[in-house]
Amino acid sequence: MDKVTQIKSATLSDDLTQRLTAEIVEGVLPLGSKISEPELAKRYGVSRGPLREALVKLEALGLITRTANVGARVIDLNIDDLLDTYTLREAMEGMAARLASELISEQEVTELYKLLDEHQAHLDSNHDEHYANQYGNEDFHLRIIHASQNKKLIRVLTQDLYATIRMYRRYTADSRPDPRQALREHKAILDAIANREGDLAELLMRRHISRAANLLKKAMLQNSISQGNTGKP
Amino acid sequence: MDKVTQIKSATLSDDLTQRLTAEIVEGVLPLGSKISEPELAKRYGVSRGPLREALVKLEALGLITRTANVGARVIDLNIDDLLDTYTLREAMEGMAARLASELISEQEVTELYKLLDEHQAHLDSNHDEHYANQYGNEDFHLRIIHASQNKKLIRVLTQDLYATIRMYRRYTADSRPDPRQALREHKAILDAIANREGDLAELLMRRHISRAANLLKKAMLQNSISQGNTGKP
DNA sequence: CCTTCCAATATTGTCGACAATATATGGATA
DNA sequence: TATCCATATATTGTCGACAATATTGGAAGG
Repeated sequence: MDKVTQIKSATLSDDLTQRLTAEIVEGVLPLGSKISEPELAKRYGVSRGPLREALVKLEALGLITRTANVGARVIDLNIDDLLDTYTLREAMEGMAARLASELISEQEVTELYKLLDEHQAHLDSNHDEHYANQYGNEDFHLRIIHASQNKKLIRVLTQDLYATIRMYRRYTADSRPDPRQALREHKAILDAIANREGDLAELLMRRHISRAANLLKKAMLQNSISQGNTGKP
Repeated sequence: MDKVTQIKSATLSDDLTQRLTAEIVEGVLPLGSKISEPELAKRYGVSRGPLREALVKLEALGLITRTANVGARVIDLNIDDLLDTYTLREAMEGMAARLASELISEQEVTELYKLLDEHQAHLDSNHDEHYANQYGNEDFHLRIIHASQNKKLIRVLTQDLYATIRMYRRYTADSRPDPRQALREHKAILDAIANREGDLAELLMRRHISRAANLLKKAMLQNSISQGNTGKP
């Protein structure tokens, strides 16, 4: 998306939150870099009031850290945080799969099978593995999460955790789970949900996420991610 | 605590966040009531700037809802939200118990046994059941949560969920889990953790929380809680 | 009597300026 | 040369005022 695209929202603060989230996830604002309020306000052509409100939101999202009288910094990624995040995902998405087993409608199940078929077709036809790597993965997980119908769980997962996860994705682009293996696991999870086997669905979802975490861990250890860019030399 | 007590903090916004959180949890600001920025600012003797930042934080904590150009309202409790919260707790604290089984030190285990002994003594000596009802319960859970050493999990549980849980406590003061039964369950959980039986610890913690949720559900159904006070007649 | 529309009022959103605090600069001293 | 301290600079925190949007109240019409 074009960086200058006008985002129409009810309030400047909301716009800024969206834009800044995007810039952090995309790496425009480097990891660990200092955030200057006057500079950002000038860049976006707004005053510091709404900007500061946006920063408070970003802090709540876990994308920046703020220190009183000192200022804000983009978070710095490290392996421990990544593993913590995935462990939490394991617990929450495992529960989501269990709840989905009880609550999902037959129609939703049908749609999910269709979704997985599309992913299969995409994998078979597309040889650009790098792109294929992530195609549809998040889709599937988000559907399961929403099928849980637990508002609190949906909120924490989609707002708090997934923002962080997308950040890490930038830095672990290569060496990610084999998409065919992931698809197999998705099918197994969906089978369990369709059969209303909550225990099994939870177990499989946990293993699926745990496996991904292990691979990401290896990738990060190799790429030596946490080379904190302080924004100043 | 005295309402006029001066809370010294680095920033007005942080003060306000703490104070407003307390007022909401304590019911000074009634459930579902409208929050007037000018009124609150006047009451606390601050300008609307830091107050608005505090409101953004409270929204992130799930204690208020905000609508653009309309304003903020204290959340309105209802059974569904309560059950959602407890289901999420089940998943997260279950995982916390599992992690604690792997990571807790022998010293911490000893301290926890001591804590439970104190609770036992307190129950035996104190006939004021209403007060005994909650004594030490949160202590135990918070210790397990911290023993998980998972920063993300700790943050979501202690900041987001527990604020909500404390709110509900006000409205379910009577008819809560039998404290002796709760203590027995705590002991069983701690035994599992001490024996490094992660699976069992997770299972027991889940059941413990699930049981509490069922009791709260009954209590709320009787008390018919969600009689939304709109703040204006 | 109820509904619809419009004006008056109040509340929220945004801005620019000032105060308080932290950081950077530079000189003096060991 | 390195360290410490004082001053100067820049950044963050707070405020009061203005603009934009919602809400309220009453008048007009059915």
